[in-house]
Amino acid sequence: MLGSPTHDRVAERRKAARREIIDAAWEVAHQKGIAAVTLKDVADRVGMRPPSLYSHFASKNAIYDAMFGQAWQGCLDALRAAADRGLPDDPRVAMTVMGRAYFEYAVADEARNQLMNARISADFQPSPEAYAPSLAVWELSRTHLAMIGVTAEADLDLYSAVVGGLVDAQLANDPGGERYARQLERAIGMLADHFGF
Amino acid sequence: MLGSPTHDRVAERRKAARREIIDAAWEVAHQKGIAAVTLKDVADRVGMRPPSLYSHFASKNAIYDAMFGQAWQGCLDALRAAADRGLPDDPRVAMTVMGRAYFEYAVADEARNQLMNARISADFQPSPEAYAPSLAVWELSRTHLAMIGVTAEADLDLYSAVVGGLVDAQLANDPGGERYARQLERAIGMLADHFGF
DNA sequence: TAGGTGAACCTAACATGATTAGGAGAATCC
DNA sequence: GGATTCTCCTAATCATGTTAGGTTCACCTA
Repeated sequence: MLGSPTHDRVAERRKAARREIIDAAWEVAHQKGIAAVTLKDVADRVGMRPPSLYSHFASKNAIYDAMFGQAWQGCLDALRAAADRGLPDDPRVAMTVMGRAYFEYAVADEARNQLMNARISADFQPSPEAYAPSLAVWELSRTHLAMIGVTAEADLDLYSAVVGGLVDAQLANDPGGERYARQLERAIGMLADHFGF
Repeated sequence: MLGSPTHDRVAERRKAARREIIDAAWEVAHQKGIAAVTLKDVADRVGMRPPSLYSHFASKNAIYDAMFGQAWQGCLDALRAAADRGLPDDPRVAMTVMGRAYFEYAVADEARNQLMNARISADFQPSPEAYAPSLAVWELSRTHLAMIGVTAEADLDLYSAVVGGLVDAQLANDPGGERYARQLERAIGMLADHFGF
């Protein structure tokens, strides 16, 4: 039975329903902010009643969890795409490319960024599965920095905190603007000097 | 009548009640997290029923608002205290003192920090009055940086974003630890180099 | 000092939002 | 074709913020 054509069809329908719910939740998040998403909003958009969502997700936080995983997976994809486009030989430029890829992904969608930092509700904690791509982003950053000779854990800490701080500042103080994009370039230049290349 | 001894007594009682409520809210925030504070929790602690809190605050967000103002006022006081202790002549050291004062205040209390960044609920927006000390902190930073020759707005942006990023990283990745305190020193050293002293 | 006034608290009720219980109808399996 | 399962439904529950309306008591005023 499992693996049968019918089972496949059922599984596909389930998957499609989950995806539809998640997409609806993103829409609401973009319109009203991630923390203001309500099961009624989501249910309305997919043509269901709120309790029916529980046929597809164990709870509201389970929906957040799926979104969280998607958000970080997208970030991972963006970083990989940037790297695949070819990291320049000059370590300064390579660091700029990486930093900018993260910054731009994070800054492009405030709701998504709040979700990625789990700034949603008091009780939301991402599951290990959803958390995996987030760890992968960290690992990828570690790898890329190592490729240009930065291997100390403390250096990765510093780099991440600086880039993260600029993302937050951009979203908090100049949402939709460009004010901190220039500061990002400067910051990465500083880090490059500090790391000695 | 207004300004009479009786009126004073009444006003004092009102003020005391407000303070008691705010203190209770801080207790709850420290125990359960700022976003999990409930009017019932607060009311229980001050020996009231939840609706009675509305005799002293217009809404739950009004309580948050008062807490927000307190938190930033405390930050302002901490920065002033650090400056009054005497900012060193060496601009590098002066910048370190300022940065460390902010970092330590912010990192000392996670609930308070979340509040200061208004990462509470979807609809909380601080009132102008509560926001004033936050602006004063920004102004004070501007003044201090100017005293050591850093006057460009972009430089203040960069400095604030970096320090803020380290605070967030500390609270997110090593709450209660020391991991990012060292990175703060390094970061300020980098900024000093970059600013050219 | 008795009556009026307002402040501060109460209980009851309401609105919203997450969640659970339990059932109906259709798709799927044997 | 009948049993089973899946998916959705309605109804109800619980938590929380908030409003309505009443009671008590301190305090002012005549």
